[in-house]
Amino acid sequence: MARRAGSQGEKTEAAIRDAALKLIARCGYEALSMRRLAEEVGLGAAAIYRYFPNKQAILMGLLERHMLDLLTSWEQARLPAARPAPERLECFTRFHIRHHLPRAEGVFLSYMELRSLTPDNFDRIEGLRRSYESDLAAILEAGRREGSLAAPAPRVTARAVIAMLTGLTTWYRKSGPLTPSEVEAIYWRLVAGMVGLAPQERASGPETTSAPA
Amino acid sequence: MARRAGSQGEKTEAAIRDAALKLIARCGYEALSMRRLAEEVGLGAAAIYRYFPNKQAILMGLLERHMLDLLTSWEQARLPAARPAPERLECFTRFHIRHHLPRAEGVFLSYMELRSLTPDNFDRIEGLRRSYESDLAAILEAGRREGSLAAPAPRVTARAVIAMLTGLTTWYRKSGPLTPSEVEAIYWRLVAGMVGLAPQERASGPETTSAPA
Amino acid sequence: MARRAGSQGEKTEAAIRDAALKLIARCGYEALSMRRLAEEVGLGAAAIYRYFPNKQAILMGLLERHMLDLLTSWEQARLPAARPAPERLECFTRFHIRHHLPRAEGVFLSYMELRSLTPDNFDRIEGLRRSYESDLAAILEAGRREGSLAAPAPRVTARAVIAMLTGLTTWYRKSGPLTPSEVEAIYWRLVAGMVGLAPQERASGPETTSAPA
Amino acid sequence: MARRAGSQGEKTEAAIRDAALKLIARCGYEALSMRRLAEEVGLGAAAIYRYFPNKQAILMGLLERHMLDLLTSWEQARLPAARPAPERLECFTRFHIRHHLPRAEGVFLSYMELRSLTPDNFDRIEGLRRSYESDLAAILEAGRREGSLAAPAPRVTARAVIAMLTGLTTWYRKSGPLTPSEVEAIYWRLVAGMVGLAPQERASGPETTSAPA
DNA sequence: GATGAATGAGACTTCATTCAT
DNA sequence: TATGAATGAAGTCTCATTCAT
Repeated sequence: MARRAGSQGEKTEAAIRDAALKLIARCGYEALSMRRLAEEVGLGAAAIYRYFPNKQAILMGLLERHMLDLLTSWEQARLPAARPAPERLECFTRFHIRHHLPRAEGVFLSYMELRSLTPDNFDRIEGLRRSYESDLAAILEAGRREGSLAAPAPRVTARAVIAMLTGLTTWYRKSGPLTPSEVEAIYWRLVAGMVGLAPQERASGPETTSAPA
Repeated sequence: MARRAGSQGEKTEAAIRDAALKLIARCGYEALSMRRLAEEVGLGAAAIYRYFPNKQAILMGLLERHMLDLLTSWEQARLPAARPAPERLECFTRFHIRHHLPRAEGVFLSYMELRSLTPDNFDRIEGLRRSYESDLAAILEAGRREGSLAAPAPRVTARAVIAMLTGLTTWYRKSGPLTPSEVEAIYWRLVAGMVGLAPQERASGPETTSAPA
Repeated sequence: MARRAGSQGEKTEAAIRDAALKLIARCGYEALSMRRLAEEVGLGAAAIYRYFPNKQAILMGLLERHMLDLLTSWEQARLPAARPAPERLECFTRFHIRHHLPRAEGVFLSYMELRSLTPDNFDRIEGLRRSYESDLAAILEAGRREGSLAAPAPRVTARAVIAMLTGLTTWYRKSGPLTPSEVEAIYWRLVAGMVGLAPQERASGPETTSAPA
Repeated sequence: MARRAGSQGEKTEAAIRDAALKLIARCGYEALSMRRLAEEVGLGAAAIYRYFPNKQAILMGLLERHMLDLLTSWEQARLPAARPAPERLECFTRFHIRHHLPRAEGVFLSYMELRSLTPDNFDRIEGLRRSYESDLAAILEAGRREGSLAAPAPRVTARAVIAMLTGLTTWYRKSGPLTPSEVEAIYWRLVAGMVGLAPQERASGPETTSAPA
């Protein structure tokens, strides 16, 4: 064979993806030129087309990976439906933060560049997103049936929670004053309050700490 | 002899602004071409340059107006610092929703197109935004001092609240099942929960209704 | 108004068309670059797009004009169906040569660049061409019915005649030894022979001369 | 150890040539990409450069072969100069058709892609073509001297005959209503007429049939 | 107050070609 | 014998912008 299978090429493809994520997050899909992207990877612009058929495919690849990654991880992290809704909600909250915090660029893309997608691609990503959102809504609805959660209008609350949690990635910096685990605690307290959980019900596991300013 | 001063020209300028807001919201600043914009207004592309020196100025004008409009309105709507924090928080919440709901496009721009701004312009807008955010943080801090609100980490909570409220414009449709006033009630309940207000403390004014699903 | 109506713009459009005809004839549609074309007209490449939406439209415009021009002229030159077929055939022959000789480049394009057309465009041009060919076939068939012409397989002969006459533009040069009118005479003699007209029947009008080598 | 010398490689080279002929005929030299060609043969693009130094060489190879093939076959088929000109002309006509009919793609290339040749290459091919044309002209001139043929302006007639005969490949389809032998008969009748051969003089050999419509 | 004509830069993309393996 | 990776040039086309009218 010509070269160690998959060695060089796959590395290049990954490098392109990484650079694209960084650059699109920084300046936007439309504003990113293929030449600029190639330069970041240390290639001629033409080389990119060995790995992606066009610019849109790069964006779509990024967003699709982001969503599939999210759904896969959530599948493994979620608590079974038999568990009490408050526990499931806390699990969701902490998972969401833990998953998103180190993926700020991907999150950003997922919100900002949806409109740069082809209609077909948009529908696909939108479907994935909705499926995630529905999982949260289902927890809130279960809690309401059990009488353990008092979320007003579960679907609305679900969106509100996700918007709030995701907004986190907009400003959180690892170098700031808060550790991820402190952030997790703060946000869980906020979410708990939103669904009517009394303070003492919120305590759980060792991660819950009193939040500093 | 000429037309009534300011008559024709100002109308055209407003038309450009309106069209720009609509089109940038729909497809993004980078993706909007001056020719497309001009066409929407029924002008030749060159005519726009009578009203704006360049494309960036259009965007900046839109964002600046949006923020100044927000700050001005808030100045008039806010309760004096002497009033109890929970009331001031409710006032903020309801104001924010009431102000943003009919301005979905402007809100969208303010979040999505910050990165399309020149550094100078970005700083100016960012400053305005921060000033608004600080007002909310100040209320939460006051509540904490008073002992009337239990927001964890006020600055964090302020951001969380704003992210949540603003996210509303992403999905809310006037034609949907919820009236603006119902939405206001739901979100106020959520915010109240976040800062530890007990259910009975939340009731206020005639707009508070029990939320439908 | 801004400028004398239609003055500058139309002149430019015509110049583009002329240059395109010349250059495509010389080096082929695929091999012609928009930049090269623009340069020939003394414009920047972008200016061309004010007049033609894309490269294909330039080619199509050229071919369509060529065919419509041909059909219009033929409509005026043709003899009425009541006249004897030999006369009508001679009319066709002389018309074809007279029309094509000064349009060598257009003829060339019409034969060589059909394959560069979009399927839609191809169909349209092909239809026009077939209509012209059919007129000749109709003359040959009329002659066969009358007994005045003995063309074997009229449709085949029609194609053969047209191929022969059109081939003329490939090599004929005004600066060569033959005048157009001599060429006309020679080709008419050839065509007459093809359909079995005896030498004495061929004489007609003052243009028929004995051809030099 | 390696394969039987000349085995694999020659087959591949022939495959490339075949594919090139087909594809260039279909879409043109400029429009054919090396990658597309390689794909048709089932190779990587780089592999072609083992067999041809560059794209131009492929085209030149095709055209040169076509012409040499024609000249060689003609050398064998031609009648000696001692034979009467009408017989030699019929021989030429029938040979030309018989040779070209099954080589429509090569003929097409020879006419359409001359302009894609390098000047050097063009001159060489043009020379070969002229040599073939001259053979026909020589026959016509001999006939004129003998008094057996009355072609007006032999060189002109030679070109006219060749254009007419070659045009055949443009529309003839094996699946159509005419057999090659019928086509041959029709065209020979046409050529005979062009040079003033009376009907009874044209009959010759078993292939001459009366032509169907 | 507005436009038609034009431009130079730069967008995405494809091409023929090379070279190490 | 063939390929995978890469490149530099060039392709078509769009863009924000200018300026005489």
